[in-house]
Amino acid sequence: MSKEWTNVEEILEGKHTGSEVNLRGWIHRTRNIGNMVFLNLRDPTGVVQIMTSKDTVDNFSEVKSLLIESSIKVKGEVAEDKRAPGGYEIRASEVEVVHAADVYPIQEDHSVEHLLDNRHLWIRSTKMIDILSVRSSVFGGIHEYFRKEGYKEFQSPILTPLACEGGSTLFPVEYFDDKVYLAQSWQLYAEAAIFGLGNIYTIAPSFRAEKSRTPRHLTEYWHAEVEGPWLEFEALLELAEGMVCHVVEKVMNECEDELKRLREEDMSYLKNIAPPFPRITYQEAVDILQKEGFNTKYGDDFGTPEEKALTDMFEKPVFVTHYPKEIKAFYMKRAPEDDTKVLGFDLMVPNVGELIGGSARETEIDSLEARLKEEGEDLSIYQWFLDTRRFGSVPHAGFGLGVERIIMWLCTLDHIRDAIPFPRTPNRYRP
RNA sequence: GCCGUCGUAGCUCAGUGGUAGAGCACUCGGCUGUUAACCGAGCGGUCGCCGGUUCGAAUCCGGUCGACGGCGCCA
Repeated sequence: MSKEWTNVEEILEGKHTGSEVNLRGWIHRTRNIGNMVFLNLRDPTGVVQIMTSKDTVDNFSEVKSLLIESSIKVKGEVAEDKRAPGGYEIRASEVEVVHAADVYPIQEDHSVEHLLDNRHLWIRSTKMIDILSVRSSVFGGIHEYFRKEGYKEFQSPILTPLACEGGSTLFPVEYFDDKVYLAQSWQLYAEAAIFGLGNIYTIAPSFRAEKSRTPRHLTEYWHAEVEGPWLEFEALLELAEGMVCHVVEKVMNECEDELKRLREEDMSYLKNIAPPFPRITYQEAVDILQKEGFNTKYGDDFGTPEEKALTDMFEKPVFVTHYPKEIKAFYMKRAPEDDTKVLGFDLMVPNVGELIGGSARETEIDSLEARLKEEGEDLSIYQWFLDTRRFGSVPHAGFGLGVERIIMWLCTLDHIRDAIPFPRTPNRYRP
């Protein structure tokens, strides 16, 4: 007795023309011509026009009164018709009202603020459906790539006593009579786990309590991280490059239509993404910037204008390596040929800036302790971590990717909050 | 943390010292091929909040709260 349900996509592909189908979904828009009503029906696969008239459906007056976002089931014949948006329409014989919606708060005119206040409804919009479809594909692509490369998935705690990269950027959480923090990285736990598991990765939420007011920061974001024993710096770059290329390929396969809509048909940039990515050193980047007229000095970290200038010069993501150790984290390994620099890299892309940050890890315990003291950290809570340098320490490396940032880059979003369904920023944690 | 912009109808906005406006949404009426349908009517307000100047404040001044945008910090 179960009914066969057709989705909108198949109708727009012409698979059911001339036959009777059953559809279910939400009313995207209505046009009322008196004795005829046109409904645009949305389901997760698309939007199609439904034609109803007082002569063809019994409950015409009920249909006429429906407001947008009402949920309905429709039975009718599929017709090819140039007058219909998309070229096909359903000539309804039955319309069952599942739920007649209240007045919908989102209209044609809307501000950023209103859409964020009504985020739970805005995620029904075509744009958000497209982005969230890409997002699903990106997560799938990351898992797929690391598993294909033999990496195991490893989870670290979200509640942690560790500061990791400066205590002011952590969200404190009451832990009975103590205070712990929401994790801002998986890395330190991962460095302990590689001695047993070998190559590992994760995709997990990370939290930053920085009041960053930019289009590239969230306080809660999804962090894809990887760590491997014996992994050397050059192999680390290749791993990052391979992951980005795999994700691009996967998303182009699974979400071509979504990407075309989001990128306004400009697919040539993404089609060009293949190894190898250009690699420049920090020193070379400074030289390039100075030649471009920036008064960047050796030892300065790059700001937004510098990152934009650099990324716009390349057709692909660009690796910047060998930063001075002063502007990078305590755990990065110094370069063997020049110990004022670290074996660390940033992978930078247009519109976003830093997409991935990674490094070979410092293995010498004295150096780590010294750097932690400089940062004012309490060494006692790091003793377990320092054990990774006491019991069979090995060279190792890893990187971290901001998942929303790769989504922002792929979809050419102008703000990272649209890369996640319910964004958390310094000023906003509702809905 | 710093700098800037904006808070007026459910939504988007106009109104810069003298009785609070428009478009959309919604309700009612009309229309059998609409494409953000159209036409007519109706409904709709503590002008963010507190104080000050003034005969009179949405409008000028001070404060405050909120949102958004830019820089810094980062993934």
